[in-house]
Amino acid sequence: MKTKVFITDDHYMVIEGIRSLLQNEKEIEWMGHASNAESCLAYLQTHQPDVILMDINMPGMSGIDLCKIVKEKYPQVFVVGLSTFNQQSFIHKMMDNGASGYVLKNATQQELMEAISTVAKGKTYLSDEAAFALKKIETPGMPLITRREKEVLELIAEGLTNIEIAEKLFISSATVDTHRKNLLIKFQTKNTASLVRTAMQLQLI
Amino acid sequence: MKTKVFITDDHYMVIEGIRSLLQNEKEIEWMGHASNAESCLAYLQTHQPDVILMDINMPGMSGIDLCKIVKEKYPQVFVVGLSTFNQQSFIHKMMDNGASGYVLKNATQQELMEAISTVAKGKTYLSDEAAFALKKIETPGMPLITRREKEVLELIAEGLTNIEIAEKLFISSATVDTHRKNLLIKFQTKNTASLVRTAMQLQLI
DNA sequence: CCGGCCATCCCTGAAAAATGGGATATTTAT
DNA sequence: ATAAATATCCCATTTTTCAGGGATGGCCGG
Repeated sequence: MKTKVFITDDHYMVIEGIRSLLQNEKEIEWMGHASNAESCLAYLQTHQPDVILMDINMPGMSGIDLCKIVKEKYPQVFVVGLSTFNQQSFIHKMMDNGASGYVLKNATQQELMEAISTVAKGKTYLSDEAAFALKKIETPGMPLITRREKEVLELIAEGLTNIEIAEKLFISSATVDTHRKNLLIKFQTKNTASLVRTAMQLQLI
Repeated sequence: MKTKVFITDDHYMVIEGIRSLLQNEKEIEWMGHASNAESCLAYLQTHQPDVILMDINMPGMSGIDLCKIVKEKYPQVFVVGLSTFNQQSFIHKMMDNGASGYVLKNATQQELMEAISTVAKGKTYLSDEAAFALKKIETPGMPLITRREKEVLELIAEGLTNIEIAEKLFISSATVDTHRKNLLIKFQTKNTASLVRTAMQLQLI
């Protein structure tokens, strides 16, 4: 029984790399790829892979959100998160959203195969680095911000005023103001400048 | 005459992807890879590729610094920068340090081949996205800021107000305000939030 | 020596953000 | 089911920023 594998990643070279790593594996059936969250969801309406390898950082909807949706709609599909070295901070979010495993993009073929076969059995696979990062992070540095707050944060960083943000998100500027206040509190910053700086340092933007 | 290609990237999957993309190309001789700057330099002591595909973001020495060293020691080697979508701000630094080309990691095989063959002839190749980003940055952007302006910029990013900055630098807050205004003009940003974001993206902070 | 750049200082008025309250519906989690 | 979290809205005051001006002395390179 082959394991049906699908991949969602916005980097063509990574897709190609994984395909190359898996193409000679007898236990793997390569189903194809999507380069963004929307394509992935569209694909899932008509196909059912066993395992999805999913990049965390994609333009548009992130892998973290995509993972959540996928697990809600298709709980039988196992998700393996993929990320680069300096995005380890998102590992726990990915796992919270139902991912079954996590490998870094510099994983070897052995690691990748082990991850796929492990999660295909319904178990959890974490690469050594990922497991390490999971332990290390979770410290107080990284504030837990809500989806909405993140949207607001990004628009603030783009230089929009509260009113412009309000128009963009179809909410009142007073609401934007509240989100902004909460962001300042959560990041323990005293104004917009340090808020943006801190958020960027934590790679949240 | 085959083009000898070497790659330096810390992501095994990207290496594998590129290898897969190039393996059937008759004009390409795959020399191997390094996963960090040090290995790359060690390799170059005994081998001479025509083209090095080089990731920008690597643990330890960055591709930007590596590029500089490589071009100083081996000016006949052509370097092609590789990066993801959200690192476009480093393109110009890479080009300043002697890179001959730049492609994003979601490039197609055609783009990659075109890049390699173009730079192997000593010409410059920029992917459309890279060229676009470069124009955007070089023309109005990458502001030349003075020492004092940079000091002020850093303190702004730390969240200090004009008055606090003034006290710290022993100048009047009106002066700080002028520096701030000039920074906004030079960065073509409309407020502090986008100023900080832009400055961080350009790694000026 | 002079012109340009830099750093410094000042003014004003409008716009926006920060601060610190309070309040309610909806979702999510336990 | 109930508590917690989230998203929403409102107000009033103070501080800060934004966007125009203009002005002075110092320093460096042509």
